[in-house]
Amino acid sequence: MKEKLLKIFNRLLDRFGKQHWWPAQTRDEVVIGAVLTQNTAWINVERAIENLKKEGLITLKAIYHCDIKALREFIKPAGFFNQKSIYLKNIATFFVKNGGFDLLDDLGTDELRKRLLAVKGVGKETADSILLYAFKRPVFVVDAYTKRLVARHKLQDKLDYDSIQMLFMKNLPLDVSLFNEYHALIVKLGKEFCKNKPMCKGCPLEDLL
DNA sequence: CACCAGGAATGTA
DNA sequence: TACATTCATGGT
Repeated sequence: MKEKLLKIFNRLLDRFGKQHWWPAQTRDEVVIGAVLTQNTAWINVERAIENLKKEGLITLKAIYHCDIKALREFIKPAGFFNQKSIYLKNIATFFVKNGGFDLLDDLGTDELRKRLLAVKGVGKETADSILLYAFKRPVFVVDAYTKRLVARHKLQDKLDYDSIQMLFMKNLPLDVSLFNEYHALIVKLGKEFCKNKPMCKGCPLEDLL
């Protein structure tokens, strides 16, 4: 399995090249984007982030202090704005009350993940995205595309989040750069080839089925 | 027009 | 524990 996962990774990297994730300029922006992109096309998240930047609300501290009603309007393009405005307030409050990255950086990955998951609006994928892309911790992010990949290629039967995450983390070196690129490439693959039913025609993994 | 996108919370059995 | 429902804009 180790060889298989590496083969898939190399195949994707060879075809698509480095993805340079996370597409954000600051750590705060990674956290904000992680919440905004929940079940939402990234193009719409970009519009919301653009609005926040224009309003000077692209930092967690600023979001913590801003009017939630105004925040709700700015993030509308990203959808689910009623919930996400609350979620952003929650995660912003979490960072402010915990001393921001300066103090959180000293926590162990397990403890940090546990605390992130305690924030209402932060589920496993969002927490792991923040851990990997904002905290640079070796955590594998599992998303809808990853589940499709595992299912389609029959890498294993169980398709729940924890099982799939373990599949990758127990069969690959715990390397931040590797996990960063692997997840980004899987998303790239999904966007390019697995949108509809007519599975992968020209897909770089076509011969591995 | 239907369907989906880089999910999570809540309710039900 | 395991599903079903709800949330919402914008592209295809």
